[in-house]
Amino acid sequence: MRVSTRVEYGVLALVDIALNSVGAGSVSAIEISERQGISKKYLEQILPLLKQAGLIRAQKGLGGGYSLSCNADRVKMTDVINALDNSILEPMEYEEGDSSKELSRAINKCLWGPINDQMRNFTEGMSLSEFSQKCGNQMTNGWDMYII
Amino acid sequence: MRVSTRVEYGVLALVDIALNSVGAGSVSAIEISERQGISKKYLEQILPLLKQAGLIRAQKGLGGGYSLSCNADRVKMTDVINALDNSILEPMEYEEGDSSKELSRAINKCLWGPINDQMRNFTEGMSLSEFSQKCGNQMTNGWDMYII
DNA sequence: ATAAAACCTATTGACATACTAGGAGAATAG
DNA sequence: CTATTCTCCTAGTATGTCAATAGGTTTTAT
Repeated sequence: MRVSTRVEYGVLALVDIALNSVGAGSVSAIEISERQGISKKYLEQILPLLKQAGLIRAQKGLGGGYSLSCNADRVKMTDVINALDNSILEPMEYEEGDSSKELSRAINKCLWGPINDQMRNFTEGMSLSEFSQKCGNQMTNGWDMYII
Repeated sequence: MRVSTRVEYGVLALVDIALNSVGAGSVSAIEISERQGISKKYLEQILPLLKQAGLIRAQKGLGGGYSLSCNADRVKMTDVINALDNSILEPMEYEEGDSSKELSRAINKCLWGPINDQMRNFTEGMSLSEFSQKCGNQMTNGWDMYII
C-alpha cells in the first residue's frame, strides 16, 4: 500500500501539532520540518490542506504558527486522510445499465467495495485524539504530555 | 482507493477465464476484451503477468487462449493482486535508529500497518474459486456453470 | 522598523499509467 | 504446405501526478 508523502507528511504534521502545541500554544512549520526531518517548503503546501478542512488554525507573523482548531475527540482519522487525498478512501464506481460491465460491477461489490469498507471502518473508528495519544505512547522514550 | 486499471483488468480477466473456460477449455484475449469491453492490446500486456505468477497457462496458435493453471481453491486473492501490482499490499517501511523518524514509525505502526493488515487479511481469506463463484452469483442473470 | 511567520504561485524532473502500434513466432486446421 | 489465428515482444507516446524547489508577498508581534 503506497501512501503518498503528501498524506504521510500531512498526518505526521497534524500529530506533531497535536502533541507539541500543548504548552507552546502553536507550532511553526519550520519546527515541524526540523523535528520530523522533512522539507519546510513542501510542508508549507501541505498544511493549508489541513487548515482548509478545519483541522488546524494558522497564526501569521512573529511567534505565530499552527494549532488545532477542532475537537480532536470528534474528528476521525477518515477526515484527516480525506483532507489530504480524497481518492484514498473513495470507492470505485460503475454506472448501472451497461451489461458489458456486469462482471466489473460484481468484482467491485465483492472485492474493492469490502476492502474499502474495512479501511473506512478502521479510520472512522479512530479519533484524532485517540490516535495522537497512541502515537505518543508508541515513542520509545515516552511522551510526557498528552493533548485534550 | 484508486486501483489502477492494470490491477482492475487483471482481476477481471482472471475471473472471466475462470468462469468461461469451463466448456471451451480456453479463452482468448480477444474474447475477454470483447466480452468485458476493454482494449485487447492492453490486455495482452496484462495477461503475461498472471501467467508469470503461475495462475494461468497460455496456448499459442489457432484455437488457443488462456486457461487456469492453478488450484483455484488454494490461490488467494492476495496472490492475484500481488501478481498485478506488488505495491498495493506492501507495508511501508522505516529503518530503526533514526530518532527524527520516531513519530513516523509510530504512525506507521498505529495507522498504515493496521490498515494494511486488514486489506491483506481480507484478500488472504478469500480463494480464487470462492471469489469467482461469488462474482458469478452476483451477475443479474445468474451464471449457469461454476468452475472447479 | 525589523524579524519571523504564514501564504501564494510558478516551475521542474522524475516516474507511472494507460494505452496504441507493429510485427515475430508458434500452433493448428484444412 | 499454407493460411489463419493465436500469443508474445518491443517500442513509443500522451497524460497526469508526485515531490519537491524557488522566490516573492503579506501579516503581525516586539
